[in-house]
Amino acid sequence: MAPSSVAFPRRKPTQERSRATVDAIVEAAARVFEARGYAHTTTNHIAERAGVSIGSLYQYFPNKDSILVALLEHHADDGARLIAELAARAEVEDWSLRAVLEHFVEALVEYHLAAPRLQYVLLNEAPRPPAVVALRHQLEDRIAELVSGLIDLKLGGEAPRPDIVAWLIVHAVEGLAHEFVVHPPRETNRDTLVREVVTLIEGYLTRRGETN
Amino acid sequence: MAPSSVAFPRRKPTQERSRATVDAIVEAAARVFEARGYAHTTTNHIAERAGVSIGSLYQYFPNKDSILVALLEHHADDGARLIAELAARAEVEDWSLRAVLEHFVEALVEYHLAAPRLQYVLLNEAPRPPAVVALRHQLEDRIAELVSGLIDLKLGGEAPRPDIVAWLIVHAVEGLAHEFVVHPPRETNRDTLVREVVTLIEGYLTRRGETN
Amino acid sequence: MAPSSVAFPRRKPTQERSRATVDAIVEAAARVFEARGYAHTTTNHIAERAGVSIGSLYQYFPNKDSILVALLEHHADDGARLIAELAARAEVEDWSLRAVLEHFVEALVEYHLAAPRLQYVLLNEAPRPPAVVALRHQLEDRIAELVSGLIDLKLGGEAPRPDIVAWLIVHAVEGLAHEFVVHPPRETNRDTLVREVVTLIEGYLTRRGETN
Amino acid sequence: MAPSSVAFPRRKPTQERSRATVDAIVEAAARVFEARGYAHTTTNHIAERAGVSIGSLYQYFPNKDSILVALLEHHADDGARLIAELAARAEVEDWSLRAVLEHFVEALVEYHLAAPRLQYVLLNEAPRPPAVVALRHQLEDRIAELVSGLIDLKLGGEAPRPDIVAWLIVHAVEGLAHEFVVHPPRETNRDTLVREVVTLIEGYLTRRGETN
DNA sequence: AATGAATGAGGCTTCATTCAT
DNA sequence: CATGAATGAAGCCTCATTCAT
Repeated sequence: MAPSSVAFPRRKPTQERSRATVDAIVEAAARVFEARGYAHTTTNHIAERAGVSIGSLYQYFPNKDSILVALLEHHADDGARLIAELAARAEVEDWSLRAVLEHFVEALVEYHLAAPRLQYVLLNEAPRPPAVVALRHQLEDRIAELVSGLIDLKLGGEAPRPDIVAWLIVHAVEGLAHEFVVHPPRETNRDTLVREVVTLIEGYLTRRGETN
Repeated sequence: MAPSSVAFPRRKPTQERSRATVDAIVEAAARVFEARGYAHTTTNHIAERAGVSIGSLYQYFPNKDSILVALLEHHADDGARLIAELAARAEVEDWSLRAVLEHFVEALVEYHLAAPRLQYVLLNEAPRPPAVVALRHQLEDRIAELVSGLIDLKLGGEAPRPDIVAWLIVHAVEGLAHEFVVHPPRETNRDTLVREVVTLIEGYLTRRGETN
Repeated sequence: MAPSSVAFPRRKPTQERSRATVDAIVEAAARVFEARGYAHTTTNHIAERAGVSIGSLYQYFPNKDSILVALLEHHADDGARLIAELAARAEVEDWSLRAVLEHFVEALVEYHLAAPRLQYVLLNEAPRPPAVVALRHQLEDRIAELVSGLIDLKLGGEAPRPDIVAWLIVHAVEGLAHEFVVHPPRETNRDTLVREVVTLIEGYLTRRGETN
Repeated sequence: MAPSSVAFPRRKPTQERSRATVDAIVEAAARVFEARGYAHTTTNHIAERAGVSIGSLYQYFPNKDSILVALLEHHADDGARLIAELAARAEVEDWSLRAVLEHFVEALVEYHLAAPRLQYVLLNEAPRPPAVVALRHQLEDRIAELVSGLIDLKLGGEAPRPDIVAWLIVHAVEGLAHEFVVHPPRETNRDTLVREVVTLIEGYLTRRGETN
């Protein structure tokens, strides 16, 4: 069956030039979404910014949403790669639990700070066609899985329901990082935030290790 | 904050009927947003659902955003009232820390579960004119303040930076409650969630009480 | 179930002004289709010609096709009424077979000559969404039925398969009248055409009355 | 008629491969028109179906209309050849009037049944640039002439205005055959149709032979 | 000659908002 | 004050055609 019309480019970019065009469009979309917000971005804005005709845009993307999806895919890949690298290094270099948490939290905060306005737009303003929702959940699940692995590594298998633990950690950290970027509490810098969040998670893991 | 032209109805509804109309419109907006999503809701939909002509709608609301603002105000009031009542009961009945946390987390989860789709729409799809942003931050600050008070009550004044602690707690819980409603982890019911989140916060508070 | 979105106006015109607008749009459509052909007529052309905003047009017609359908309905009604009146007079005034045929053929030629260019556009250029096809067949069936009645009246019930006979007559005459308007043979005026067509049909009916 | 820029390919296909390409395009056009209707057929569809790049298509056809014209020319040639063969056989084998009519009607019905959907599209949906109109009239005139010759052969020269008679016959039969394909009357098969139409024409010719 | 990426005018349609009744 | 018909700017998208490679 044909792929969902929303999520996939119309034709596979086989040629060099095609790929350049697609990339230019996605890149332009990121910038324009960031500058104007999703609702006030038109496909013509994007095409113009990409230095491409509107026709070319629609040669590769069947509609506005699909551009968003492509952009989110890029971002999701970035995020997943970030965590995967972290997990790899943690294993190789045998980090302590605290070190793992510090790096993890720092990475997520970094990730959100990198393009706060874009994050904001993607997470808060963009519409949520099924493809987008699925994508986001996929990313979250990927990350949760990695985190689950990390925990296992550190706490051994004794903790019950590591999936829930991972879920809690991932979303608590995600939510806090995002909120910090969007509306930070007064007189709180980034390092303070990271320290507090690490404390939060560490405390949780310790408790879980003991009690349950 | 100065009343922007966006946030306030054109004329004060002094008469009985006027208030009823305004309420009907806000109520209708909630239902239609919930059913169709923000982007696909038109002012005519809202008017129709409210059983009011589009002309009447614009008698009371200068534009579409102002309806959203009014609706958010309703919600914000609900949320703040919820927490305020909790705080009052906690003080009067002298709850334990664990009890306070349990009630607090439960209340927030409840709040999000009450109208998940609407929450979702309001939090994620709706545009963010300044008035809306301000409103949201106001609510969060109000809640954080209440929580700050609760903590103070339980841990005494020894904990440094209670504002940050409160901020962390509020947004961690908010984020987790919201995420739970939107995309819960497999095989996890509500009670499990509440228990885990309480553990998370409790662990954090304990640590903070000790270390810092 | 909701009526086909193509064939029906969006909202029932309850008010005076509404009906006037709808009529103006249909009337304008007839004129613009006639002047520019279907493919080169835009909805904006129609609205402009009707002295109405494009928004008003879409208040009453969900899309371009639906305007065509409305126009065809008008025409179909005109055609059916024409034949019905003829049938009534034929019965009351007890016309001869030849007289019936003459009037019938004349009426159809008249009908096609009235707005030849429009006929042309409607019959030949317009797209054929199911609604249009159904409409046309309906009209043809209505007319065939009336003709069937007329024949019965004149030839008595002896002719077998009066339905086929009526079908043949209606479409032969229709086709000839239409072709005559679009591309008449050299040096042939309208009276000649009518006389010949009547002869054609008369000969057929006579034969059928005898043989079959 | 002067060769309009619309009706002729840009360059004469002198080479083998060129002719093959042109044929493939025309053939593809027939199939795609049939499958999607004229309005929904794009030049890219045609090129793709022909297994040719869009650039190549425009190498041989200056615009979309010219493809339609080429296709109609093919069809017209087929139709004319059909009738010409019939006329030749009729003369050589000295058919009776009834036999001539039977073959003639049958051939036309056959012609329409062969590719009803394509007929439909070409006759009803396609635009009518002057070149197309001229082409169609040419074909009709060619056929009418042939029929005129046939009649002459059978009735002798006594009938006045044989041109009108031929015109009437051709278009009555054409119209009925087309209508039969598009929307046949209930419970009527092809043989019945042919018999009836022959009766119709025969009756007409007989009458005309007598009276006028 | 062939390819297919690129072009962009222009069509259809939506919907927040106004205003005559 | 209520009504709902009317407005029109502006957005999304198509597709015949061009042109660099």
